[in-house]
Amino acid sequence: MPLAHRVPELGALELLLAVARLGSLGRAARELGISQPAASGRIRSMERQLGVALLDRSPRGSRLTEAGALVTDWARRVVEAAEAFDAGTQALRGRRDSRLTVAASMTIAEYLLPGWLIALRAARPDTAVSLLAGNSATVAERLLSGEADLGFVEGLSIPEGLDGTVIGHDRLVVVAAPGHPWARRRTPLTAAELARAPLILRERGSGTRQVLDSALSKSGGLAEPLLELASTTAVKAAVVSGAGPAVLSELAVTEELTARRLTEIHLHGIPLRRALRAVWRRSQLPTGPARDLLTLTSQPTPPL
Amino acid sequence: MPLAHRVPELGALELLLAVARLGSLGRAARELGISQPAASGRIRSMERQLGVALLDRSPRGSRLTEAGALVTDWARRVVEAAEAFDAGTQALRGRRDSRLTVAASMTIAEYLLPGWLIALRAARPDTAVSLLAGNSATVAERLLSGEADLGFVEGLSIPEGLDGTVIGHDRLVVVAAPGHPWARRRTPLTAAELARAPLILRERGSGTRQVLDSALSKSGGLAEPLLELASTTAVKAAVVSGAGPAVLSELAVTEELTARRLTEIHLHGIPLRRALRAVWRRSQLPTGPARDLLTLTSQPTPPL
DNA sequence: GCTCACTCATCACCCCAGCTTATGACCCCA
DNA sequence: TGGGGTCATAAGCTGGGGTGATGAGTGAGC
Repeated sequence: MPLAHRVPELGALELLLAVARLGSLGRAARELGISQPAASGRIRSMERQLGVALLDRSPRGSRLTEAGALVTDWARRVVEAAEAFDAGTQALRGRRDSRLTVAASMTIAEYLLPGWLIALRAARPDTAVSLLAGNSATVAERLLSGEADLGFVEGLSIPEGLDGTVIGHDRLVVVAAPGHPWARRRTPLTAAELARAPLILRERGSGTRQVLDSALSKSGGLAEPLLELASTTAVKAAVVSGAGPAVLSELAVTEELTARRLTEIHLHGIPLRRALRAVWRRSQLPTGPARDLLTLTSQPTPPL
Repeated sequence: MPLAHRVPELGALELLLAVARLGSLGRAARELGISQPAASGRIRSMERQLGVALLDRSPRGSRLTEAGALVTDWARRVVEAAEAFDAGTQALRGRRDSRLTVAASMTIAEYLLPGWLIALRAARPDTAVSLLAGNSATVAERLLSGEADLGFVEGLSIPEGLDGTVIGHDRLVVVAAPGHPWARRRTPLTAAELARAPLILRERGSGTRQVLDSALSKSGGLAEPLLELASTTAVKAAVVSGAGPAVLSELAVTEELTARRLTEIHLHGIPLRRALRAVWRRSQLPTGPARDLLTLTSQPTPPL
């Protein structure tokens, strides 16, 4: 039952990627700072565990088999998720010597920031980042008090006392379990229909709920919620299990949508978009590391 | 340097998710089939490793701290990637007793199939699936020879001798490194410009390249490639490192786009879309497990 | 043809992370 | 005031993964 018994440890996956990249067990071993026999043995036991031959070994090096290439691609995704985990937790640890302190809303901290931190590390390896996560209000506080150098928020407006720039957009999408009646509709949902429907929602005060509230105010406002849950994760789980539909950030549900655990319900007339903004203290344009991160995140984005 | 030393092992992450879900170390331990002290110790050493307190322990159970909730969300993504890895490799192992054999093109096998297999496992836990990966031609062969029960291909048409249905679409996108001149354009690229530009491409014969070729045939055809590489991964790596622009499946680059390692270059006039199709032997509509998987994958998709 | 430089595999040995069981402290409720 | 639940600590075992030394295969170069 436990996954860990059927999936090789991260170290083994990392080793596999190194072998694929470098073309030799020995070189991969050297790169990871272990001995060649250790590498050889680990790959071998991984092959036994998976029941799949991964490498074609020859006296001139090792190449991936066809199956091995596929396995390596899947392994890469695990390792990339682990890199994001690493970047995130490292920032969360909040070392005092960090050169840049970032305050971010939950959604951004959860889904976007780790990737940015990885990119930043690649561009500026010497920048240690601290992360403070909270809602828009606490992000503003942290910036105004000087605790944070740069903030990221999603929402309709820039908090008082701050300047900022739009770095992207976040679409809210209506989702339901594939078995839900809405999943079989051939016509888009109207605002009125959405307003009438009991939804699974985050508790009052969450950013997502505010946007939804204001977008539906002209259509009669939100109906009484079906369920009020404390976290995005809990909402997703409830929707997947068929409890009812919900409105969630696109960022939170892309995976569930591609895997068909959830179905997007198309919506007519109401654009549920909100801007993602980088923010800072009024008239104190970010400099140094903060500026590096800002330029990194404000690449032109799809003008959808 | 090696990632594995800074990221807890999969077993520990899995345990953390179980604790978050069940609200108690002991119950999580029971679910994973280990003793309560083992769970306690593992979480504790994970907290030491990360330098972050994850749990509020009380005599009535354990709840996540704020930081712990964020860490758990990141951990969940690692575990989900590991689940996809597991589902994929398990199908690749190709057990003889499998009730369903699927043949899929590389792109689909790599990015979509693992998720579908997870969903299928949830719906029909007793269905063991075998996977044969190849290009469109080999998928067709496997179906016609009876080796495979159901196939998935991306491309412009249905291979000879097969029936099929469109289950989704795959957009090809032009991508470049954030530092590339194209990344700073304010106007969309034209077909003629794209045709003139030397690109990093997969070798001749790949599905992506065919679609691109045919879409640009009216604009003068593809320019001489800058580089020809054997795998999507290699192309991505070359683009990220700044070697030049490329055209790749949206599926292959979403992560790089959200993390801003790559920038999408908007394109004017040419819709580089291709259908994703489920296919089977002519007039032999899928039944049994094949039908289960088919209904799962053919949920209505965004009519973009 | 020999040597060198590279590949990978095998063997013997060692160590510690993570497991177990047994126990104890704390809290709350019937 | 027991009995259910929580978590922590302690002592002891085990095995996976590590090292280092060695050997066997292959190809390039003199």
